[in-house]
Formats: sequence, structure tokens, C-alpha cells
Amino acid sequence: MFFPERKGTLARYQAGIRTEARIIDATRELLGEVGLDGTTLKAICDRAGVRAGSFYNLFATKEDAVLRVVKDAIRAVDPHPARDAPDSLHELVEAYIAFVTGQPDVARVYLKIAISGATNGSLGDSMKRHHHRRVARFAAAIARENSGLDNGESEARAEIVLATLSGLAFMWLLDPAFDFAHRARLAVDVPLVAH
Amino acid sequence: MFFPERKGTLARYQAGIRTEARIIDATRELLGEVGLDGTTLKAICDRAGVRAGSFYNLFATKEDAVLRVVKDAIRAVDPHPARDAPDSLHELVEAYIAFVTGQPDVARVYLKIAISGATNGSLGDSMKRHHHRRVARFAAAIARENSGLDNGESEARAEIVLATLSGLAFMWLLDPAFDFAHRARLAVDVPLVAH
DNA sequence: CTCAAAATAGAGTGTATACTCAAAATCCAC
DNA sequence: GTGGATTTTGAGTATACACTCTATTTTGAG
Repeated sequence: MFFPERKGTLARYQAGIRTEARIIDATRELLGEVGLDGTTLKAICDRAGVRAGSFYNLFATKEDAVLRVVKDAIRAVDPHPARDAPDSLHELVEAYIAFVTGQPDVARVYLKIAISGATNGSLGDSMKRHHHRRVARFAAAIARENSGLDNGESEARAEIVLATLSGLAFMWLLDPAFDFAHRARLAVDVPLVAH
Repeated sequence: MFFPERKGTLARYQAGIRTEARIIDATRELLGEVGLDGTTLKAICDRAGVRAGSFYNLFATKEDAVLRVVKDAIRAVDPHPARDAPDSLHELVEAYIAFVTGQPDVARVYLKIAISGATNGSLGDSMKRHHHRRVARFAAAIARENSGLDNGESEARAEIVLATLSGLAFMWLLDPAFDFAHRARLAVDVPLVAH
């Protein structure tokens, strides 16, 4: 008697696996370059060097490919805390800067979707859950470092920091020459108005 | 001899003027509610209670109606300075808060377009010019109030303030219960990190 | 009231989209 | 090599879109 490994899963040939990777890459590039609207099935297939039938042999729907790319991007934006120690606000900000400058393709996808797709469908739900998790994480760091703040105030400041980072990242999206890292560090290190 | 008033302009019936207003209103509402993509010709016509033929009797193109609404929104976001005096950063921030809380429909259009339409076509060009004008205006106010800053530093801080305001407004767009005014005032009045 | 101009209706055009399907080509364990 | 499973093709379907066109209705100045 012979039990095949991975019982229940379909056997896959190498060709299909490579094609799948090409399609995902093409989808990621397009989402970052032209956004959700411009990422049509034809555009994906043209860039991946594939016909529509091959796409639908590997993905049930166009949204499947988009979701895989977007969920990866969401996951990439906040890495796990270093070791088991909770992170500081400084570390969180530097992690975001590293994300934007180190993986610009993925960051572009993240921002484009956060922006254009956050209001509709399952994409929007993913984004909202992600946002709330981020606010909580930033708020915890802020509360740890400013013992005088209550929960509400920490959360308010976390939202402000995240709004600033998102806004600056959006400016970078519109103008790749924009010095995102410099502005982001300045934003959290320097008070905005004189006192 | 008889010279008609408004020589050269087409005579207009009242019905057409009212229809035009209904179409513009419908377009504004839809842009704010469902964004650029969701604002289809059919959606506009359904909401305005009009058939496609009537729309094209008044507008050459769908984009014409959209552009009229968007340019109004862009114009509404930064009002002229009070009297002939240049404005302070505080006044600029309060003006933006008043814009978001006082004309939420228009603000929603402004944000949705800044976000989804800023990367393509004439809409994007309008938005970019508008953004540069805004940065310059904020930078001038900041330079006036902080004599120690050179031009580059004032502009960097202006970009940070605008990024924060935009980011917070975007959060309000996703969650209407978000207390935008409170966060915006906190953002410019309180240093983000302890010193 | 009259009648030309203006406004409207509604079917129709062309194009782009996501997606399907049956047949042909390719793969790879045996 | 062989043959069944997998992958690929490419024409085809259904739908939604912006926009057009002609016939009809409505308007309002004289």
C-alpha cells in the first residue's frame, strides 16, 4: 500500500509553479505602478507573458492574485518585535522607514491599496484590522515611554504619528525624489511649533 | 437696433439650469461617497433623475462634470488670507479643520480625489500644483514664526504638518466617528515625543 | 396662441473588462 | 519512450462602461 505525500493536494508541475510566481510578480509591479484600477487582467497577463486561460488555471479570480500580493504587503509593513522585548516608538518609526526605503515596490502596493482600496470589500476590511493593530502597537510604545499619559491620550498620539508617517509616505508616492526618511525622523524628533 | 444681452452666449431655459445643478450635486455626492471609480455615468444620471442624453446635452464629457466638482473642492480647501495680513500656522490649521468639519461633502471629494486620482491625468496635475502652493503657504507661516529656520527647514516642517493633517483627514474618511478636529489641534500643539 | 429653440428620452454604438471552455501542447513518474 | 495528468492556448461570452443620435416633449418670448 502506497500513501502519496500531500494527500488531497493536487500534484503540481514545475511549469505551473514558475508561471504562478511570474503572475504574482507582475501583479505586484502593476499594483505599485498603476494602482488597483490599472491592474487589469490583460495587463497582468501581458507582463507575465501568459494568456488568460493560464491565469485562471492558477487563480480562481483576479482578486485572488491581488489579495495575495496585498496581504503580503500588509504583513511586510510591521515586522515582529525584536526578540521578545516590546518595541520602542523609535524602533517602530525606523522599521517603517526601513520598509519604505528597503522594499519600495511592496511599500508602493501597500500605500496605493491603503489609499484607493480601503473603502471597498474584503481589501478594506483587511486594511482596517491592520490599522487598528498598528495603532495599538504604537500606543503601547508611547504609553511605555510617557508614564503620564492615560490610554486615550496614548492612542491619540499614536494616531497622529501614524497619520504623519502615512501622509509623508504618500508624498513620497507622488514624488519619488521626496526625502521620506529625513522628513519622518524630523517629524518625531522635533516639535512642530515653537513653545 | 437691438443688442441682445449676453451676445454670443446660448440662451438657456430654466429647466436646463436646474438639471445642471442636480447633475453637479449628484456628482459631488457620489465622488464623496464612492470615489472616482464608483462615480459612473449611470450612477450620476440615476441620482440626478435624468437620462444619458440630458447629461450630454449639458456636459461634453463625464470628466467635465467631475472636474467642475473637484476644482471647486480644491478651491474650497484653502480660503484667501484674512484681510491683507498673511496668515499664521494656527490660522491655517484652523481653516483646514473648519473645511473638514464644516463642508464634509466637499472635503470627502477633495480627499478621495487627492488619494485616488492624484496619479493620473489633468486631475493629478491640478492636485500637484495645489499641493505645492499649500506647502509654500504653510512654509511661509512657519518661517515667519520661527526666525531661526532657513527655507529648507521651514518647507520640511510645512510638509510634515500637511502630511499629518492629510493623514488624520484620511482616517476621518475611513471612520466618520474619528475626532479629526481634536487630533489635528493636538498634533500641532503637543510635541510627539518627550524631551 | 404660436413656434422655433432648448431640453429630454431612450434605444443604440463601440470598446474594455473579467472570465470560460474545449482542444492542443507540455510535463514527468514509470 | 508511454500515457495520464497538468498546463497552455486563443477564440468566445457576458457585462458594464462612456458616449451618440434621432425623435419627441417642453419651454417661454412675441
